[in-house]
Amino acid sequence: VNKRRPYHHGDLRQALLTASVDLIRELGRSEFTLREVARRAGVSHAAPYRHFRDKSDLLAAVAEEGFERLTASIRIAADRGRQPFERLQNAGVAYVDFALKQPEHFSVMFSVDLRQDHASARVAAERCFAELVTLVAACRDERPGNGETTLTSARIAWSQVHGVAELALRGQLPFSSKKELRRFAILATETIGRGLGLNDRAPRS
Amino acid sequence: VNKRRPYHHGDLRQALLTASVDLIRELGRSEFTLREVARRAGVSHAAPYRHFRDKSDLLAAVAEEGFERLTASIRIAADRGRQPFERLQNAGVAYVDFALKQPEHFSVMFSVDLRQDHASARVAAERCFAELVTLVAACRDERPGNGETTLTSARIAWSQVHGVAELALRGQLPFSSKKELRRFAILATETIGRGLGLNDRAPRS
DNA sequence: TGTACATCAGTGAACGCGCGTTCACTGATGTAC
DNA sequence: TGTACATCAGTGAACGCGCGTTCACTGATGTAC
Repeated sequence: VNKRRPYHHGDLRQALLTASVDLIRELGRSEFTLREVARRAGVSHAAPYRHFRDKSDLLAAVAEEGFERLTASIRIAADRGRQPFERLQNAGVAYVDFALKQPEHFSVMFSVDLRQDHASARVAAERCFAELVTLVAACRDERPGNGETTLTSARIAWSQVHGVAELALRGQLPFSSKKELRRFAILATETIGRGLGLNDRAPRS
Repeated sequence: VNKRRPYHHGDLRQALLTASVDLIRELGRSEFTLREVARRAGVSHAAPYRHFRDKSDLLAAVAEEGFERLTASIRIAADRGRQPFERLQNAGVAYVDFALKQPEHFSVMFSVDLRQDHASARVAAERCFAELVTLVAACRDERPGNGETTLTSARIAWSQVHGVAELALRGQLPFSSKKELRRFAILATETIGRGLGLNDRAPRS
């Protein structure tokens, strides 16, 4: 603990977010307490109330930050691909990657009830999904697809990668290394792309 | 509260499980407390310790019960189908149905860390997955599949329905009625079946 | 059928604890003149 | 450049609370003889 820290912290808000993520990583969502977060940020337990209305407001901010990072990860991954489906698939794999690399963010993103009160977190989530829709739409510009609307196709694809991410996080998929899991994610996205008629590569049959 | 209840409860263990599920439904996982469960079962707060080692032991029992019910639901749904893929698809839709009808069980099933200590819950989870594998295997007996092993295909299919269930539970899928969601689940399972080459119906393309 | 006794399944008081939140406060910072 | 003052971002004590768990106990039940 740095004793020379001045009375005013500088960027306590961000420090609290970072500390929250660390805390959740170490102890899990259910052990998350405001007082411990404050302790870790080297600040009195009342200080967070300068920056967040209450505990759930802080968690909503963590979720919002998480969605922003996820959106960025997806975008970067997609941009590494050339063909539309390759771009979509990269995004899907990035989604799973994100869940495993930042499980603490991921679990908060989908556990806080964003629909009430915390509008900015909800907006961040919607922006993230919009990214996925764009990638699906690009695939369908090239191929006719299989009859589902773009939106429906996107939701099905999202469900697929979300399921892989969730099960992997809960240890329900028997992969010991991230590499193995990544390979599985590639298989799963390929499969769903084939099912949706979005995959521009030849089916393997 | 029935005041004529005798000193010995009769089946306090089951009553505690039921009360736990009710409590989680009403207040959510994070508000779950042993004392409130005991209160609802009409019993002193120390009584549960006659039946469960501690709080997490009770939750593990809830999870175990949940997996048993899910297995039963899947089996019954599958048996309503004739063709192998129809049976698999029914099971997948039943999985999503279960998550929405018993969200309290579902959330506990995948939140308790089953891998340590609570072996019987883990076994129940494995039995449930085995059911799915059997259904996938039956599809592959009739068709060659697309090159993935049965186990891998089953995991991909499981991820799909699990993702649908999770997103629906979190309110991330914009379906207002169970009927709409059910239709979506049917689409999603059809899609993944097509992708896996398990679907014995003609592709819609 | 009766009785002694072990065992089982509850009770209720007590423990120590940390939590979220509020409050009056104070030190630091920024700004108007 | 200096000063008065408003505002901001912290502090630390205090609040009321319910939690999980333990403990010595007691009432009910089952069984051996």
